[in-house]
Amino acid sequence: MVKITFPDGNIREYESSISGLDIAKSLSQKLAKEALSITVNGEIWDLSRNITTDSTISINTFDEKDGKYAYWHSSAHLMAEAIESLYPGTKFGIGPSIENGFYYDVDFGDTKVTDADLPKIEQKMLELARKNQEYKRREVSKDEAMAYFTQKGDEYKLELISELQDGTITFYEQGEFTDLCRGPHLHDTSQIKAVKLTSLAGAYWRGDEKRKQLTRIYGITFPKQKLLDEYITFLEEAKKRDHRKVGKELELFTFSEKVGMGLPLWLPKGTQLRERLQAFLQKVQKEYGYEPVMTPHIGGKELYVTSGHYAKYGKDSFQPITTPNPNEEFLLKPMNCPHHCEIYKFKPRSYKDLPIRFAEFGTVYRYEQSGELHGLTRVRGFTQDDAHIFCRPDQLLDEFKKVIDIVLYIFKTLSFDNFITQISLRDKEDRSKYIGSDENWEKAENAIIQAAAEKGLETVIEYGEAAFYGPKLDFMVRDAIGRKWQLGTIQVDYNLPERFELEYTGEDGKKHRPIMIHRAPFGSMERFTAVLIEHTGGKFPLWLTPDQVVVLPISEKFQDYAQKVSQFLNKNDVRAFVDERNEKIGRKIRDNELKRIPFLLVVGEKEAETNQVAVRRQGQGDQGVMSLEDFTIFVKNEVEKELN
RNA sequence: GCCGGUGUAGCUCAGUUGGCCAGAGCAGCUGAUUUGUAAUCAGCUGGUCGGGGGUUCGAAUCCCUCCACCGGCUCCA
Repeated sequence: MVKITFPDGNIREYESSISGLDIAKSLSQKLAKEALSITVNGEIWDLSRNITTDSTISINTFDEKDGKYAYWHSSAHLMAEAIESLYPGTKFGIGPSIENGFYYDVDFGDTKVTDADLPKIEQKMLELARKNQEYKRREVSKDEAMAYFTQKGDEYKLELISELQDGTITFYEQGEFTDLCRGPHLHDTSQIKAVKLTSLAGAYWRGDEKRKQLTRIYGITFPKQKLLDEYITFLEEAKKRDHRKVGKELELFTFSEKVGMGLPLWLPKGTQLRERLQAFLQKVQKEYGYEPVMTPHIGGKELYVTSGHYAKYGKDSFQPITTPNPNEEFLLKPMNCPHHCEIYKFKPRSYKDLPIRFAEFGTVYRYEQSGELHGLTRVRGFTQDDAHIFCRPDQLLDEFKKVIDIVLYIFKTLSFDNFITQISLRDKEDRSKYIGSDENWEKAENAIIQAAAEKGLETVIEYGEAAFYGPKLDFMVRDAIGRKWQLGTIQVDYNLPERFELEYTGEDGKKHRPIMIHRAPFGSMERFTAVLIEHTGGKFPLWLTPDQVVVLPISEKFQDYAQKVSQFLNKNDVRAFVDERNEKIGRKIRDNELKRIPFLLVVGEKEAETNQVAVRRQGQGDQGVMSLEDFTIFVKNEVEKELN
């Protein structure tokens, strides 16, 4: 007998060696039909695999992450089977389940495959799925595994097998297709009802740009057509929030081929938005004891040789600027920190002066690879809301925690509640990518881990994501279609102070080395604005939006009153303007609603006579009539509430 | 940088297999209308069909090449 503990704590006994599917059947027919995988003691298993020891289990349907995992993984195999039958001789790399669907990296050899071929593969997948083929798990020896793929001529699978331990290798087979795979998989293909292959792209084998590029096909499948339709609708809705589209509609920013790719041009409305964001942060920083500084857009090459940036990024950057003097070279500033180090060195510093916090909205230029550019989220010229804190070792933890407070405050004010907090540490295997001593890295990494823990942050640790001079705490936010972007970042750095020979005189009269914290709560104004646009769909908070109120006169007769209303509002620090066009009121409402102006004031004869305004709130329709004074106070209160 | 796709007016898009001076809606301009809660009507302007080269009697359409953009990969101080 085996004791099975269910998620609700119930325990049932079964005859020994019972499969997940049988357990599901014992609970309900419906569950058995919908079950996709089973989690056994924290490990995801096939439903058909027998459980032989007492276990805690949960049965996963498509509603559970672990269910989707098996479902999409099996779908990847189904796609591979379809591809193999349509394109015999295709070699397969890896084909995992991902957050939304799955992909498979394949080598089609000399056959050229484009997205026009995807529907054909979809059809084949559905055809194969209808055969209700079972996914059969089989343990194989390493020799057997090697022999199979040698005969098949699939060098990718052979490479993967060569790295596995004998005795841990499993094959999965469904229909005509056999794959090296850890599993788990569905019981059979019958649950795969709706298929959409979404895109096709090149992907380097094992993520190594020096190796062969395979063809990656992305897809997603669902147990019901309706779910696929919903997913497609969701994607279409997400596209409407794309910051590149909204940025154009609301006239926030643009690009010009003549100016150069990845070099954004901020239009008047976008500039207003950005300046307001900057003013907001400046106010916060002032409260936290930051001092503004300014530095030029270029700096002598030696500055970056000293910092190590030149050695690390020099060849992939905008090339040095030369002058008539043959020995003189400048770099377009890729970072603000070296400049700030030089400001620190302006005069001798005492331990009493620390911490020193230099803040600058510093514009930097980086030669990002052309294929990497993306709207405002990845550009070649951008402005960091940068600051460098120079502090003593005993101040480090406290200073770091204060920066976390700033980031959290900003995210809260802008309603970014779905962010990921990531601790980015050194690569465990390859330390050659980093500068500085192990001892200092250790200290820096521990400081971040401790500060994050003391602040109660739920963090994920990523190895190999650190900057070359120090570890980071990164705040990541998703965009409209789920891509993750790093916004806020806080970094601990023992290395640049050393390279720039920064010092302060301690209580003991001796020279000591300060520690630097690099930090940018927004990250960059460009990327932050982009993510803000996608989160709000262009409906910015009232305090931030470029135009807060538009006054709509019913006809030209009431232009004068409309102007009076607008002037009154502006005098009282409410940003308003008049829609002076000779259009009907319906038209004016429609156009200004689409421009996401928070308040629309309709004014005609009645309002003009009584000094009132008919208020309409964006997306919420008519709100009734108010006196102009009351409305002004109301708007100001709303702004106050947002910024509390 | 690599793989795949796309590129027609300020914007959104027609223009199938090469064939009369390249079209529509919106925007813009002019005029009429003077409007009460999501598009008033009419007229006009606007395009070297991404750039360059080629094939052809003839190219937006076919070929080559470059550029930009889109989706990935790689990268991200």
